Amino acid sequence: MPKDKIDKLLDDAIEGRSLFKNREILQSSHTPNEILYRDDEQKRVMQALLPLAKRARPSNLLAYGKTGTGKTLVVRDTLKKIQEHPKLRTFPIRILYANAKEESTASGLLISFGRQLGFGLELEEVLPSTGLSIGSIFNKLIDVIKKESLKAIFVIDEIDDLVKTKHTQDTDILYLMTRANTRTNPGFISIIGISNVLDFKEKLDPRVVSSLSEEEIVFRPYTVSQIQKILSSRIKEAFVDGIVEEAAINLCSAIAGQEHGDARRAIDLLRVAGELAEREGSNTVTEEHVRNASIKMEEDKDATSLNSLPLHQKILTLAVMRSNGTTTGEIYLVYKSLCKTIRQKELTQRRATQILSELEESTLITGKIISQGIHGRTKKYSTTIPPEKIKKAFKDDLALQDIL
DNA sequence: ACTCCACAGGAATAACCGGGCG
DNA sequence: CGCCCGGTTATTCCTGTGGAGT
Repeated sequence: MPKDKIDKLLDDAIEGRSLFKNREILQSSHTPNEILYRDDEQKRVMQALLPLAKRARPSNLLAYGKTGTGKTLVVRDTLKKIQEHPKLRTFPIRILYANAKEESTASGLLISFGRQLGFGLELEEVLPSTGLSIGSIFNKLIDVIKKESLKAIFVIDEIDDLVKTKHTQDTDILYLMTRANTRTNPGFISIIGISNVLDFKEKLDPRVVSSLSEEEIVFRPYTVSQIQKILSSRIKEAFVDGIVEEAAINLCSAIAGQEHGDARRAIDLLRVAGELAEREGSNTVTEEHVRNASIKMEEDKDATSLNSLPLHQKILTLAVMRSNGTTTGEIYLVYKSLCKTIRQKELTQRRATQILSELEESTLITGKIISQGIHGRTKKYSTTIPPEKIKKAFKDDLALQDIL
């Protein structure tokens, strides 16, 4: 970076000059004043919840749609509107929100709900103090709802996460929740599930499906031109006027539209591009900044996911890298020898193949099944990331030192 | 048409891990 | 502390399979 640029950076920082007017606007947690292009969805969510206006229990609701289509935003916003409506003040509705992916386990989810219920509630002893089985936590929840005659809306974000791991009948909290209403009178619960995965219903217990999706709303992806408009409206608030070039906006929308209409990705991209531009002392955000931002985000993502891998998945990625494009058997051999030099106990081949397909699912490596006739049927794997990037990501892992 | 390789990947089960208790 | 629970990882055992070679 040339010296004058550095000086400029300092000057700008001192004088508080910045490309950004309000950075927060581009944070994914930010709720815009006006939600664009989701009128239909908002209307339908509102309609589904309308029984609340009559003080009755609304149907359970399932909101589908890919990431960045505004599901969470619309649901939360609609609930807030209902809750804050002056005429409904006397009809207290409890809204409990949790994200299944963040809570990561079923009991974590329930405990989170429990805490939210306990909050502002007088009966302290019924609070989250239970570290007991899922069933008993759940029973406590139901007890409180019944006793206090609560009208509770459970919002479960990324609900598809709950279906991934297998459950027995009494640990499947969706099963429990969907049939709990017989036990909550005069209170009630209804569930709003939010899912990114469109076919997640198929993995669900059929008894749960019918009651969980009494109402269903699909969120369509945004079109490229809608994303452009959304970006423009955020830019107006977030950036100093006229700083973001038209071409940059277009590229952001195009990239986000390529996968599916993911508004969040577009906004993230814009923010990173803005930071990049600011850092290099440019006074506009250009197409080039967006392109670099896209590359940077992609690389960061790979690096962090490589870094956070457990030891044996790392060794296996190295094994795949070393024996690029070969069969499971050979990869396993390489893996075993790597383990030996590192003095780590090697895992079974069964486990290794399982890890390989996990790595494949996270797109760090790719594999395809091939049949070699008399030489059997196997899978060939190769890495999707250049070797030096992998090495770079692993280089400060002490356990891996001896195998570079 | 039949065989048989080199695995894929399902099912059951064991071993281990960590938070929240008493 | 030791224990229970629910999860998560690994192991063990297994059945299934596309196609080159015969």
